[in-house]
Amino acid sequence: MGTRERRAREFREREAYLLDLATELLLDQGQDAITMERLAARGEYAKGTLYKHFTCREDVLCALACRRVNNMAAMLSEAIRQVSASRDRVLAMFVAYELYAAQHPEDFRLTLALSGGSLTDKVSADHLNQLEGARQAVFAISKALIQQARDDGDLGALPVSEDAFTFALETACQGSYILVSGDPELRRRWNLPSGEQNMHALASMVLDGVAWRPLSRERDYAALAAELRQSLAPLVARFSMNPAASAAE
Amino acid sequence: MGTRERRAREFREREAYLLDLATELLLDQGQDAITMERLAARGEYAKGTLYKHFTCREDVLCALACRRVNNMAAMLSEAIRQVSASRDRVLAMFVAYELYAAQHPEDFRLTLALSGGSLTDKVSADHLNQLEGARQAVFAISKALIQQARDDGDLGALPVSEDAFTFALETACQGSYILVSGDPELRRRWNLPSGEQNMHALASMVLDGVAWRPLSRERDYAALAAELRQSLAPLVARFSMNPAASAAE
DNA sequence: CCTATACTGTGACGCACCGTCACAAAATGA
DNA sequence: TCATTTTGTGACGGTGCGTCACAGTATAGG
Repeated sequence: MGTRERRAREFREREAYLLDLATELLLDQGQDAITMERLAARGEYAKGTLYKHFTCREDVLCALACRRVNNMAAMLSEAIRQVSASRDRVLAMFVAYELYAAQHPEDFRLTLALSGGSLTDKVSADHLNQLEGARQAVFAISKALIQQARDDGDLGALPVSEDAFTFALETACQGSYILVSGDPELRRRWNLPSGEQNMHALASMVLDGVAWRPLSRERDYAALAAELRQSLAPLVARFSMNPAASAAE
Repeated sequence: MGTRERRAREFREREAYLLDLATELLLDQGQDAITMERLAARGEYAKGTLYKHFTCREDVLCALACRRVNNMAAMLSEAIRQVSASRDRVLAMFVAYELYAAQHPEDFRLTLALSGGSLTDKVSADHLNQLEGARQAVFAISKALIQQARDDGDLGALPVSEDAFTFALETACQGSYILVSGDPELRRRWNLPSGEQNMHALASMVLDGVAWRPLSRERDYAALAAELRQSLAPLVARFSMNPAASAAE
């Protein structure tokens, strides 16, 4: 009989259940509320059982972050499909980021918390790899866009390697949202008009800088951004609803 | 008799002493080692006394971060004085950032930890304001450079407000270093050549994008960056030596 | 159906840390 | 000298982590 398989399945299901619980706590009271103690108290399993799944508290956060990042990657993949030109897609990505960041500051703060301490020590290799994979998935989206741009002839030679460009673009973008999510005051103190219109403005500058066509003087990206903000809203909302998705199967 | 003044002075000195202690712990064993317990055990004062100075653990980190950020701001101010053209100075700033980030990942991780949870709740208003001031000092450097560029005629109209540009430039830069400091693996995984040459390459793209003269095709910024890396090294090293400075008087 | 064996789940335990508070010690100045 | 104010203390109640010896339960062989 398939005892082994059933057991393995049950194990995965329980892990998913525990992560659902953690998600609840995250949305409810912030990441500090995600504690082994509470997870055991609120859930159907005792502390000892939790440690069958996770090596430590950070491991829970890691697994949770993995889900969230996968969710975001999936959202971004869909978002860029709303338009077709390579540079339009970059803008779509940025706008989607903006909307998502506005709705899920906790996600960015979670990433942030995990970047802080060196995880490698305590976290299970498995969860760490999964998180790594999820992060790569996000980077991969940028990379694919750059390649599309090259294929479509929208982008000539870059002053740096393609990887370096991908890396720089992504870290700058993520980093900014992390900072802004971490300190909501930042935006206000710099009296930024309507908040959302800044990161993609910076992106426009970069893209103009590397001559990613059509340049911003050849096309009204501000208008496109406004449109995208409208059209992407439901998509982002959809990916907000089921935080439990992805990373499951 | 000047009892009041003496008391006030002693109070400040004790706070400085405690922060020195915390710095030691930070450099020794990382920020997680900074704990009220240890501070009391290693230092000359009991826990109760610590709470006369700091409202909570985060408050200590906050005060510590304030010092470090002030230190970095001072370093950056000197760094940009090594050259005189506005765009050269931006490059100097980026290179100085890079060198500093390489030598003080803990500083960035500290910032990161503080950005995570909302501090406003527990931290003393005093320390929070000081940290705020320190952060503004860093932003102010960028802002001054932009103004210099405008005055010198190196920079025309921007597609966004000056503040927004300052903000975007700084957050992108800081955010990237934060990410990279947080996860040293990132760089390796993206096999970035010699690591340091990437952020300022991105910056070059942005600056070209907004037509900050001289453009990168009119001047060899890679060579300048290499030079600056040499000439700024001792400066950065100097600011590394006395982590106890600034924020004192 | 029964029992030996493996696997699953538990929560009490030791430890580290937080932040508080009633009190001890010391400094002040009348 | 001594009353009063200021400064400093560490024991205490809590919360949370991660462990481990053990109780409970399923599985498979006889």
